[in-house]
Amino acid sequence: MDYAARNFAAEGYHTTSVTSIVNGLGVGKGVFYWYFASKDELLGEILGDALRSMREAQRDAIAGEPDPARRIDQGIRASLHWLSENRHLFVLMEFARTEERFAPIIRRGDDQMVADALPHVSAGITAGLLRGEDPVFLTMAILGVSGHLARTLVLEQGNDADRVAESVIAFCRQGYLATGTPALARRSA
Amino acid sequence: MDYAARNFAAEGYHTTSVTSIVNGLGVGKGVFYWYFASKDELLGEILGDALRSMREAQRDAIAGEPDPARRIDQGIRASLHWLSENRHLFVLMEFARTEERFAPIIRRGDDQMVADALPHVSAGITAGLLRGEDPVFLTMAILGVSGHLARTLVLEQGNDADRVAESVIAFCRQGYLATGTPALARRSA
Amino acid sequence: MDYAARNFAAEGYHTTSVTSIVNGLGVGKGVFYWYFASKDELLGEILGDALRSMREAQRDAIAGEPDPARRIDQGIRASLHWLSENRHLFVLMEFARTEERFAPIIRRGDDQMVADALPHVSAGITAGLLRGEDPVFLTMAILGVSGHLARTLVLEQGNDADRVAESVIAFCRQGYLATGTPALARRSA
Amino acid sequence: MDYAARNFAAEGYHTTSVTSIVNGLGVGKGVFYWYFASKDELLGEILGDALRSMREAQRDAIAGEPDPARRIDQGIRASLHWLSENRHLFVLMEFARTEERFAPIIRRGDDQMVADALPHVSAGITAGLLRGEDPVFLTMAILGVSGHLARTLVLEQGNDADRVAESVIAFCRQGYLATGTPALARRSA
DNA sequence: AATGAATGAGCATTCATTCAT
DNA sequence: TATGAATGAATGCTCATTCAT
Repeated sequence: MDYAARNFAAEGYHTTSVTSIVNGLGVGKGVFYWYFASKDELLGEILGDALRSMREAQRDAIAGEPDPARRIDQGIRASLHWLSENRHLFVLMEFARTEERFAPIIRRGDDQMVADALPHVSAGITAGLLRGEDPVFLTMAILGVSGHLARTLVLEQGNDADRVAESVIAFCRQGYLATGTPALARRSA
Repeated sequence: MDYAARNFAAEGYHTTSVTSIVNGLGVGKGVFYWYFASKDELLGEILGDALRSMREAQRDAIAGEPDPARRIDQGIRASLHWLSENRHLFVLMEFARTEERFAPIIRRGDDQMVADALPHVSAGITAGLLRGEDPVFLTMAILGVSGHLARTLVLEQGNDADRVAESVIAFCRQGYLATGTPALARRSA
Repeated sequence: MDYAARNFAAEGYHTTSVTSIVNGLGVGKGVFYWYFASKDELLGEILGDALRSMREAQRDAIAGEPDPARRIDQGIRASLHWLSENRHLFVLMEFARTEERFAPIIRRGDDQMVADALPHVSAGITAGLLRGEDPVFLTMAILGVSGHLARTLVLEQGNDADRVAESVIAFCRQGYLATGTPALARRSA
Repeated sequence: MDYAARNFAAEGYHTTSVTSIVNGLGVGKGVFYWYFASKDELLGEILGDALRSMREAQRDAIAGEPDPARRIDQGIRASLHWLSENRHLFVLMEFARTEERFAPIIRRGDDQMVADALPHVSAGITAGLLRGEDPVFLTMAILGVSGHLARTLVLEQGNDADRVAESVIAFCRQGYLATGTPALARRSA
């Protein structure tokens, strides 16, 4: 699975044939179909494992942290870290999103991640630490910044994951406005 | 190109055959290869056009706005709007990222978008309106939130693009901390 | 279709690959799937044509013969003749009978043949020429002798079709009892 | 062998895999190849047994019957009965006929059956009971009617084997001509 | 005797691409 | 310009058979 995942990520799922996987592994083609019903199923299992692994990394990272805002920070750090260590799986997730037969797996994973992070955001709001608007939106926004910057700054440009994590945390906490600047009036009525 | 782009987005690039495209268009296969050297080249042109179109939408949106922070807001609104109107192209861009032969096109587009937005962020910093840290990072963070929330909230969950844009703007401006909350000390090891 | 039919008959349907057919014909593999949706469909069309051709041969043979008994004789002659000229198609029909996905085609053909011959048998009965028991049974019995002896005597042992036809006709007319022998009493009560 | 034979008949020989047989039997694949050198050999043994069993049924049926014509009748009854009780084996025989590697087994069986029945037909002719033409032809004709009507009327249409046997006997004895009708002159060119 | 993981040749089918018309 | 028949390499998958245990 690991070998296949890395090849799928490097060459593209459709571009990587079952033949090339088993050849690269030095095994017969039959053994592939002994363990997996189909190429699609293999990708499904890779994605399922990846999502599970990522979730566990986040869970472990925030365990024992009492401050909800800090729990969020730890979650961001854990995400960036996991993503940088498993860049091939991240690439695969992005691909899966684009094919209707795999997209549900990812959407379920997204929902799960939001559901995991939501209690902490909500707790932060209750504690008066976070802006009390839509907690679901807030959660998604945090995940969005983390994911995008993991891809561009860490995976594509090779920046250090921990460094980027701190910047992401700072951005999520304060936004881009200079401290002390009064929030500008909304544009719309 | 439009017909092909919509089919690629709906069925997947690899899943959509040249035959199905020309049949759907009621033309022969020869005419396809008269205009495009290959299926890959077609996708390349679709992506190039898409990137250009998105860039123009952003350029138009911020023209004539003197306030750099407001220019950023307008850019966010334009991005969300364009993405919601061209969801098939957005899906295609996400796919292109996952195959090494198309990824450079997208990476160039990403760079371009950062380059386009950077002057406004820098101007905002100079004017003392934005936090003076890394302007490139700030730009990428803004693009990341926009892109991710466009996909999840607008494309997948069908929320209104303008509504989401305002939330994105608010998040980018202020982050998630409750106003008045002093920034927590970094967690540093 | 003719080349494929002969190969299917000689080597067996499953044993003959699409590759071997197109290679034997000196064409590319794509051309096969341009004309036939699948290997199964090809066999279906071969069988349909064969059934149609056989039926026509019988129809032509009995046209213009006023005596119903003689029409039956002519039908037998035509069947034996067609079968001897199209032994490969006969073999294919026998095979088709043994696979559930092709069997319906043959069963329909059988029904059709019975339906074609039935009026003549019935007319013979009405005219007092044929034994008045079950006309459907009589029809099937005639077809059974013809088919079996075509296979064993003509196809397998190479006897002359016309000669065999005359013997089949004689058997069907009179049975095996010596002329003048009184019919033996039935065994059961 | 019985389980395999029934599956081969129901699903087709090529369509039934060795895996599905051993799984259905709850044994490992090794045990299959311990008892049979190959899948083909298994079918060969099934066919051999089937032919032997059918032959025995016929031999038993005619034992002790002094009248040669009645021996033939009993043989017909026994054939129909055996075929209706072993329809899966009959289907398998029909299939085997269509593949060159199995056909010899069936042809040998056919020859055997003719050889078994021939003495009785010959005896009938000698006794003046049967028409004195070609005894081999007469034998084959009888077998042909029996086999064909077993398949269509008994196996396919579900009629009672004993009932069909009586009709077959009647047809074989007298043919289709109404009793008393003078044999029509041959049509000869 | 028995297991079942492993093999790999072989199969039906697809599809980007070409080119005679 | 345009057609669509033709090509054939490549793909996902099957399955009879082997063999270490």
